[in-house]
Amino acid sequence: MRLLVARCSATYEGRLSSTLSSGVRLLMVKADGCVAIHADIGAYKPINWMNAPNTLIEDEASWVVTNPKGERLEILIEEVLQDVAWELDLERGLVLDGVEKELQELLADHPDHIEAGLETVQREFRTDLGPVDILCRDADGAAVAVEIKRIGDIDGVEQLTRYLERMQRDPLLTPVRGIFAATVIKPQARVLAESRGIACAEVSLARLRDEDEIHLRLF
Amino acid sequence: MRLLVARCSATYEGRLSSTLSSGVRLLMVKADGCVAIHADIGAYKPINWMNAPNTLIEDEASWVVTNPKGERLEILIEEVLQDVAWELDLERGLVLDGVEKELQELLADHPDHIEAGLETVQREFRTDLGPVDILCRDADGAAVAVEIKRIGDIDGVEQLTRYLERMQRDPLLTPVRGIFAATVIKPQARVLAESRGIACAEVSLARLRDEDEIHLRLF
DNA sequence: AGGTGTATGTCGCAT
DNA sequence: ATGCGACGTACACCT
Repeated sequence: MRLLVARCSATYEGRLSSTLSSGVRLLMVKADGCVAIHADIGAYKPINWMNAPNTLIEDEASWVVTNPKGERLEILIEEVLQDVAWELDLERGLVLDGVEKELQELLADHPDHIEAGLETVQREFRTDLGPVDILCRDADGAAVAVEIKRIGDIDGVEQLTRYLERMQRDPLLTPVRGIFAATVIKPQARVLAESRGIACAEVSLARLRDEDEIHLRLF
Repeated sequence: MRLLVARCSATYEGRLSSTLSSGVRLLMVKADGCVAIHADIGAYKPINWMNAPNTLIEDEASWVVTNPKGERLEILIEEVLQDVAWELDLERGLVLDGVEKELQELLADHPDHIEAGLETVQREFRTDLGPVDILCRDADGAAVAVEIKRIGDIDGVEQLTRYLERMQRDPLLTPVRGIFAATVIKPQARVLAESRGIACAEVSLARLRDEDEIHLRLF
């Protein structure tokens, strides 16, 4: 990784256009060739950047970065304060835990948290338009498609609507109804879901985890 | 901005949990206190990070970053290869051009670029499901909902469809039709829009800018 | 402070 | 490659 601290300005032409006025900034070039211009503010997002794959042509006082999509970042370097390079690890080496996948696993094992009497038939049930998170049967034996989100917003309702539309055509499933399950359901998503006859279930991740632990201890 | 190149490992507990195995990485601390751990790969996104506001407690061999939301990042530092600090600019100094907001402003002022005879009633017209970009009346006085995107793809058509569904229920608006306006409209989006009776309008940002400049000069 | 929509989103996985 | 869905999305803007 190359770390260049320099007074510079820049222009970007690509998905949009931008111009960056002169200032002291950090230019970061990673091993894969991606380039980022950082100010001393703004979370981890750079002011300007070009992701790999790209080509960096370096001149005395200017860098021109182009990529196959036709985007172009030009950096004018006025004064170099530091220019160092280090060999860093190329692996991310990161292990994640507790995202939507976990919620889906917990709810598949404890579908009663979604609705009393519900039983899991299959996770990731395939439709032409993509996988339904959980296919269930309710207390009456009718099919129920469950879409799960950490945060339930409108996109998730649209997704479930598409799946339901598709599943209704399958004589083995129809009539199938939908339940939208999330730890939090946003008001607009609730309005849309209910206008389409889709039920909403807010579930507690903490309660699910507790119950799962108890369950594991018993069996 | 502090730039520390070090062999380190890390754990994060917050919105999820993650563990990062030992490796040589860049630790970046910006003036606002945010912390990022970068590997030599992966666009501009760090492996781990903590955005401001947060608190960094620095020990001999470990950094503990916590924030008011209860998130916690702990970094164990095994070997320091470089530790420098620079005063960078705090301003972004960036001017953007050609984002959706500009397009919306231009089209609201020149709705005839969307369709001849169209007149703007209101920008960001509120519905229960979110704001319609521009509400217009056409040459016959009928309501027209205009959804604007830089790049017109399927999501935008879905969005406009939802708004229209909602607006039809309002006796003051119905019958309302939709127009999907973008600088580029993808083929799939066009097919979907037209199958739903939504018209498509490809507009030229350059032409809009020119016209706007002429307009400003005249008035 | 909380909700909503945009993003040069990025990233991973499937087709 | 391209499409699709998740993301510790971040971020600006509005109530």
